[in-house]
Amino acid sequence: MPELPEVETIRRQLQKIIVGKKLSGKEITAVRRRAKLLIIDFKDGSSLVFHLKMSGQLILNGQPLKHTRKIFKFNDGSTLVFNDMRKFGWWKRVKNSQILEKDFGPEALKINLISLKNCLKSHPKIKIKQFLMNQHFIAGIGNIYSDEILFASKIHPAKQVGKLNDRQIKLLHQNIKKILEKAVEYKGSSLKDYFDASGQKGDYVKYHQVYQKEGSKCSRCTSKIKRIKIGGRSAHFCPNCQKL
DNA sequence: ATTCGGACCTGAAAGC
DNA sequence: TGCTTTCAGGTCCGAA
Repeated sequence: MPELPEVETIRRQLQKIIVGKKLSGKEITAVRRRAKLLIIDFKDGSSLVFHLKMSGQLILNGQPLKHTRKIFKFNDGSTLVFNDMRKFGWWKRVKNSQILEKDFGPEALKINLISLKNCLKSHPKIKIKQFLMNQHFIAGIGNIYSDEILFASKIHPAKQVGKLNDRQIKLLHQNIKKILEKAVEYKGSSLKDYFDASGQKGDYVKYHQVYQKEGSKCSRCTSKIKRIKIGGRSAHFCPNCQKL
């Protein structure tokens, strides 16, 4: 479920509340995010790492529900409740969170134009949507935001990376930042299962231009939004604004 | 090397 | 009204 904006929203909320508390005797020093991972750091250098996958939730002092998988208890009696209907999500303790670095490319909000260009150049055949969703190339983008970023950039999701021109790459780079930052500002997108750490929904859905809007009118022209399959995932786009 | 489908799970919504 | 199919914010694995 959650992509960068949703995990980042949870991170910011947890950071404010749980730093300084203790979990199984160990003091929490920071709450970080890497790609779609949420990482709770302890004073002894170890970390507790979460991946929420499709339906995971982390809710502060949440009520235990049918799909609650784990309740973490802090020393002051407050709790962090992990719910996950589909059971894809996971958590684990690691001695050193550095080991996670090998799995991910640059953070989507931090990548610079040059390294984006170089990375695109080294995978010319892949379709741009799949490129954006590949965490090894660029970290944090999933199915919602890849569609929204490509719509904003007027690039067809099935466009081969090697066929993008400099102007398109520059636009893409700008829109990755722009869309993700705005989505963080609105606390992410709640479609079904996503709630933030305070149990609230994210408001960014109302700014979606294409994601899950098949059949509705494009906001820039008169065409209807189409949905196709790319790499097993739904891709939503405007066939008029985003041509191959 | 890439690409594809399927696997992991549960449940809601749509289709017939 | 039911029964069946499709779909879902992710990622991993093995077979073409």
